[in-house]
Amino acid sequence: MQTEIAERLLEWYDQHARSLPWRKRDPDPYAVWVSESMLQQTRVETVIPYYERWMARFPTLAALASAGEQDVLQAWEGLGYYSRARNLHRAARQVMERFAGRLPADRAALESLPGIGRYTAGAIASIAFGLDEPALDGNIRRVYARLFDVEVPARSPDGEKRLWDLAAKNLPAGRAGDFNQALMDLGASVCTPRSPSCRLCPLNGSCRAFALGVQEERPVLTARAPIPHYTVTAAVLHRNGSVLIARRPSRGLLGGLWEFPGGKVEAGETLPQGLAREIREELGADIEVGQPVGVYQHAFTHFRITLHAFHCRLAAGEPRPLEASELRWVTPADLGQFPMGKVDRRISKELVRPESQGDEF
DNA sequence: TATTCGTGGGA
DNA sequence: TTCCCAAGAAT
Repeated sequence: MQTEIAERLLEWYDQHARSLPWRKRDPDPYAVWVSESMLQQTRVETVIPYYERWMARFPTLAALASAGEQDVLQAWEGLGYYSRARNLHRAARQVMERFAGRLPADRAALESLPGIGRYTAGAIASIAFGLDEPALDGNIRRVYARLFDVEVPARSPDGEKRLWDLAAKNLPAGRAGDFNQALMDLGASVCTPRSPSCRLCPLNGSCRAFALGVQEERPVLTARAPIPHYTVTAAVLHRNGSVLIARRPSRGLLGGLWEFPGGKVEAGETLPQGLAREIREELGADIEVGQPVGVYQHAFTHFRITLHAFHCRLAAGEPRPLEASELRWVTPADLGQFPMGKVDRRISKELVRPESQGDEF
């Protein structure tokens, strides 16, 4: 049956649906999957240009599966949460093996793939395959917390269960994909986190929080942890017009991306304990720390850093050639080929500035 | 179950 | 400046 909420929301959606590149009459499941992966914790406006480039570069699931991981990470550079790209890539290869190259039209099967959790499985199932599956993202969570005045913290186990139950209970049969997307559009444009436009909301007559005047108090938030501050250094090691970069471990922070060698230090240190030793062991030469390139302050969601970058060079002598190593000598012109996080990309661009080239020291 | 994972934008 | 947080998932 169709609830009054669904009826009014779908009517609103017919008039106000945003036009987005991945929204089509007969959606390509792969395209929906790509968009949902990119949209995890990321705004629509940020995703659109990445989505367009991605679909031009990897037009099909098979094309993605046959691509190399470095190319995949390169296409993702700047979007953040890089495990999404690695999981998308891994999952594409699994789909080729396990599902004959076709994304399964089944919630549980979707959720068995890396990078597809409860939300994304519901979104793909409903949007791409027309199945009656609920989805609960940040927007929908907020809309339901207000509509039904959910007083428990939304991110608590109890709150999550209540909200998923609401998402399932209010789902209209037949148009679940439109309904889920309508809830997300409503949350993004009307039922916003702060100063919601309740006067324009098609559901204001059904909204308990609006009736009680507590829209801004819903959803109930939980306190967030204090943000640590780290001091980090990076070595810009020059030799014969090239610089040394290192590939980060494939898991964890910026996994699989390249960086200028360095890491966390105690305040006042120039290079991390161990880096000089690693360089010496890999290259057979001592590293000499020279002039600072710059100081970079960066605030991330969960931590802050102050990064000190230094021009460095090797002591006299011929360094060993690198083979099968996580280290590479790269010319400034080639640095763009290596996927990097924001901070290291910024440092790499400083290198190609005329006044920063050469081995001034 | 609580943490860990980026980046950019808005108030 | 500071805080929040945006189509979450993995561990």
